[in-house]
Amino acid sequence: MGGLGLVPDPHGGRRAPRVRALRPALDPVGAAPTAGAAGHGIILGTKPQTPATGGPDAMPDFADASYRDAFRHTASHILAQAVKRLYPETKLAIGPTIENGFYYDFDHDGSFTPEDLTAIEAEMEKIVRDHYMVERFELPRAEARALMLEKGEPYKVELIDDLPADAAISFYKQGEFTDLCAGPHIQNTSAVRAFKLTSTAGAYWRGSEKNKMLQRIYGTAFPDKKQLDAYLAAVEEAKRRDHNKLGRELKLFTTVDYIGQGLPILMPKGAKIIQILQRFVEDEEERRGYQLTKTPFMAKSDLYKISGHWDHYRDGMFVIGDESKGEEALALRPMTCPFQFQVYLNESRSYRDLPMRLNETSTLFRNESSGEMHGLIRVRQFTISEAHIACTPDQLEEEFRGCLDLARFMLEAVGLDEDVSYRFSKWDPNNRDKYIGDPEKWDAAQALMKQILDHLGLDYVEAEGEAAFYGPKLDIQIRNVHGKEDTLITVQIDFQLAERFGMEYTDRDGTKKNPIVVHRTSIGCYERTLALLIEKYAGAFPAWLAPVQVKLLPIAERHAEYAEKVAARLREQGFRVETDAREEKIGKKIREAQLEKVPYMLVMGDKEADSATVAVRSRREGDLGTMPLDDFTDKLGSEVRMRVRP
RNA sequence: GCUGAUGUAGCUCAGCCGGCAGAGCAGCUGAUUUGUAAUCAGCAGGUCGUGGGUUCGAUCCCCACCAUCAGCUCCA
Repeated sequence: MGGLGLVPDPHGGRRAPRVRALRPALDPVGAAPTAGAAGHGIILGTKPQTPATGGPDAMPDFADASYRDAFRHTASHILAQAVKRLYPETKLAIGPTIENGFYYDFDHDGSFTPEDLTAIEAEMEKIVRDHYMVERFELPRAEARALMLEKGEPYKVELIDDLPADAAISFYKQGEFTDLCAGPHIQNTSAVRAFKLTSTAGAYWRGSEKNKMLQRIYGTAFPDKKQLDAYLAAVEEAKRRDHNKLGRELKLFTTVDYIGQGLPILMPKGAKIIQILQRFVEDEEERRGYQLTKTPFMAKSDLYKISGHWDHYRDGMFVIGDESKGEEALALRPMTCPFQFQVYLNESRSYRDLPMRLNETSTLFRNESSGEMHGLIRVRQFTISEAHIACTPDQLEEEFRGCLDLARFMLEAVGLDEDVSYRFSKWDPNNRDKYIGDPEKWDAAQALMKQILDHLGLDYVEAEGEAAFYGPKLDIQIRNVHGKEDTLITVQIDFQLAERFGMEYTDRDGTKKNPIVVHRTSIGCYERTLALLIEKYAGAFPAWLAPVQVKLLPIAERHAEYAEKVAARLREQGFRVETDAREEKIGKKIREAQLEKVPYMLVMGDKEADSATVAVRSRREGDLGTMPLDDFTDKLGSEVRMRVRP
């Protein structure tokens, strides 16, 4: 089932990085119109290059990412053109191509209703039918500005004013509609035969919450209806795999309005999976030289003042007590580091103690803003296997490598090793308030991290402004069913907190030094990992993770006793078993066990009871025939040991 | 926090222009004792998210709040 857990892109295109609002609209692509281009296969306004498809008359290849992007970029202009026709007072912002579609941001009074979208789609149909040629032209800055002022487009004027001095200022015109745009576009609106406006949303102008919120319309477009329908069907399929839906259906978790947002209840089956994962993680960490700690869930503000959380993370914390009223303030912990450092500080350390690897399965509390919560992916309380490694500079690379190796081992074990991407998260030097420490320390830590990443040969993207407040991170991200990426694992290098907490070691030469601290997680943000696993396996977990591994299905009431015996035998051997002893027909019991996604069903009637055997049914493969119970337990046992994927 | 949508039985969903709340599945009871994806019948189940307001009368209209979803911003 390739592309596990994704919205399949029907054209197998390389995925773009997660959308950043400002990205494509104004990348000046220093462009000249493709000379003599004819037909809508040609991309208009790209850097001179060999035609993607071999010649002006060749059919364009929608699988080609540059053509597809130009195609959808033109679709976004068709959208904007339709909106301007229907709502002339609307101001245009930006309208880039994104993965699987496009959007356009408008400054529009009120919002776009579903009826509005239908009307806009109808208008777009007309624009497509009218076969407008798309023309590109450039203007000097002053004229470009004048044109946009004349058209009453303040956002476009602002964009022009922010363009670098040497940028070509290009426009694209189709019919009566002209838009400031870097392109590229296809040459005729008629190619956009199949499209759909998929949703509306608010989005801040230029991605800053200080700015006005604009109305965004999302859509997607394809050369023909068949491809559009295939895409929409894939989106529907992804919804069926959504952990938030499946996880509730399978009774893994639930939420309760009057408990609050981001505070899921893990039901017995969900809790069981998390327990299995947690034991697996802790055992592996112990094998790799980590020592387990258990530290408090809250602390006085004093601790967070030392760590920097009080000044740089307070909005993210649940604080009890108000210092401004002279009360003692306590805060629930949003991270484990300042607590675990106390273990290091408990006695004086020497270089011989390093590296010191401390792990803890800790429950953390973060006061996420109210619009952020989502199923098990974004919650306010979660449990994570964190570790902090204190080491010397020469040990750092080795330790970092060890963290990455552990992360990969675990991802491979649970089956999340595909769909992984690496992000090197750096600080934003223009936003000093967010971070502790001076630029020299940041530069040093980031340079070192980059060097290590490059030594490891990782294929990563860099992200400015994504660092933790105390240091840069390597974020290991996993795509969910909807194609969105979430950080599951992070490895961070910290040059700062050891000094703040006075953590030292005596080196060989007798001098005191601060250790470097590596902060790392594993797959052990258990709620999020569970969410991703639900989506990965569509709820049908591998046997080693399945909350119920075997369902016993006695044919009739008289077989219940035999079923109980078999259940007891299986439980003795550590298997997770349920028995369906209802007075129902076997077909119904099987159907329900299948829907519960239990890996194995054991059907037992007179034949099996008489011969001490079981009729094995695999959820995936159906009836496997009758066999002695031991044969089945051998099979299941090895599947569990080997962590076989379904 | 911001924009928008949504909230009816445990679940999935009907419920017109304001006039006593409906189905299927699940549950319970009875019958059936069943051989690889749904046996039949009956019963029970709802302060229509919560709190205000308008109205003779509110699931329906208005306001606030809570929660969920799609995004934005933020983030494991």
